[in-house]
Amino acid sequence: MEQILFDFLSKYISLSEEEKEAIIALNIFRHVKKGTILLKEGDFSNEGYFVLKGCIRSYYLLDGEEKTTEFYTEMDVLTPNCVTTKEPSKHFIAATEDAIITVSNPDMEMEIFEKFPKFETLCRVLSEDLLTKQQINFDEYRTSSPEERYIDLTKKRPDLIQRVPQHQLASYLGIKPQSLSRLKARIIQKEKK
Amino acid sequence: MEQILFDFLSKYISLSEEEKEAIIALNIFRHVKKGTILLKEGDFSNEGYFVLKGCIRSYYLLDGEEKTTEFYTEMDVLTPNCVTTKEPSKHFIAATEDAIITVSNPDMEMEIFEKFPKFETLCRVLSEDLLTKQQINFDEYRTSSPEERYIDLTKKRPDLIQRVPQHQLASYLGIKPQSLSRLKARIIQKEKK
DNA sequence: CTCATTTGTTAACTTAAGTGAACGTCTTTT
DNA sequence: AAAAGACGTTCACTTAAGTTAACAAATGAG
Repeated sequence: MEQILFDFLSKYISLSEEEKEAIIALNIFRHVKKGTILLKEGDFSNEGYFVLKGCIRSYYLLDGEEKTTEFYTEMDVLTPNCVTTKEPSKHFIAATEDAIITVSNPDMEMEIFEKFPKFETLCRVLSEDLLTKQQINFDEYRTSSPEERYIDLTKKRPDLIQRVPQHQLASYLGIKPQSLSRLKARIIQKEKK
Repeated sequence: MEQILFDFLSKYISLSEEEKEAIIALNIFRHVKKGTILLKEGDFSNEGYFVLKGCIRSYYLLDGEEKTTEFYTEMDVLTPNCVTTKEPSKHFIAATEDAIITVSNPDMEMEIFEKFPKFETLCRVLSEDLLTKQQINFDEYRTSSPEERYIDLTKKRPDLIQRVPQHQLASYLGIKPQSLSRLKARIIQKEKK
């Protein structure tokens, strides 16, 4: 289980045995059941997550409707906005599947940064990387239609379309479930021609 | 001029005179004329920018159409995606107004990080902050209509609506210039009632 | 100063997403 | 096993953005 985390970290820095043990000593691994809510609107939290297995979803509740903004799956990092803003959370985070995750917080980071300064470099680089990925994602969202976004998703994250309920997928694409059904029918029609 | 930069940095860390001088010694300040293109599609670049004065725009060219994704104004930081991805740029960056900016690159960062390690902490925190802001921005974009986004903009960045050409603003809101005109007319109608 | 270009607006028509309802399927509850 | 609820799809109708075109105003170049 730890190996998944170390594989991920090795993309950024190489770790000594001592460092790996320091990470394991933090005791950050958790199993969460499908449906578990990790963060509610209004909560103060300083927990960050890393998904080893399963799927975690972030969503807003607006006028009684869920608006899904992201699905986090294997090897994804998730720091809820409220951790950085230090304000009550505006969104929810919940497991859409049974999952294995790590849970960390800024205090633990501080502790590790002091012992092993290169972890701060890791976090800086990781954060810059995430910012760029997020930027590219946003740009793609802006410059494409729901239909294009759906087709894109079938290419980039085909697993998501299978493992996630369609109404959550629709709201992730920025449309209603009915529109997603229609859009899929339209694509099939086009393929037939 | 330097003072604007130091005011910005002081939100994150306090700087000694020595550190301030080290920054000034880097000679990073640049004046750019309206219309100057700082980055073209296909370019490799490792320059990051900080806007002291004026307005810088990031856009894509798709089917001969400009799709504006962001306006960077006073106190905004901009690291083009290609700096992180190390791939040719997919977008353009240009000055929509005469501007004063700083220009930096990863080598300069490295140099500063080695002399003053707390700059790396600054960059980590700044990057985490930017990621969260970007996240919130994206979430707001996803969960609102063009009309809501326009009204939001009048509240959060009223200057933009004045200082930026309407067709660039339209594409920033994800619509065509004609739709922006119509939308504005619609809002005025609603206000009359 | 004048002509050409860019920019912003308005209008008529097209296209695609939103809405509300109906229906079948599947899951959960009792 | 039966009832209730959640889910996904289809349909008819509404709404808002896209498209094409026309035109006026502002900007720029010669």
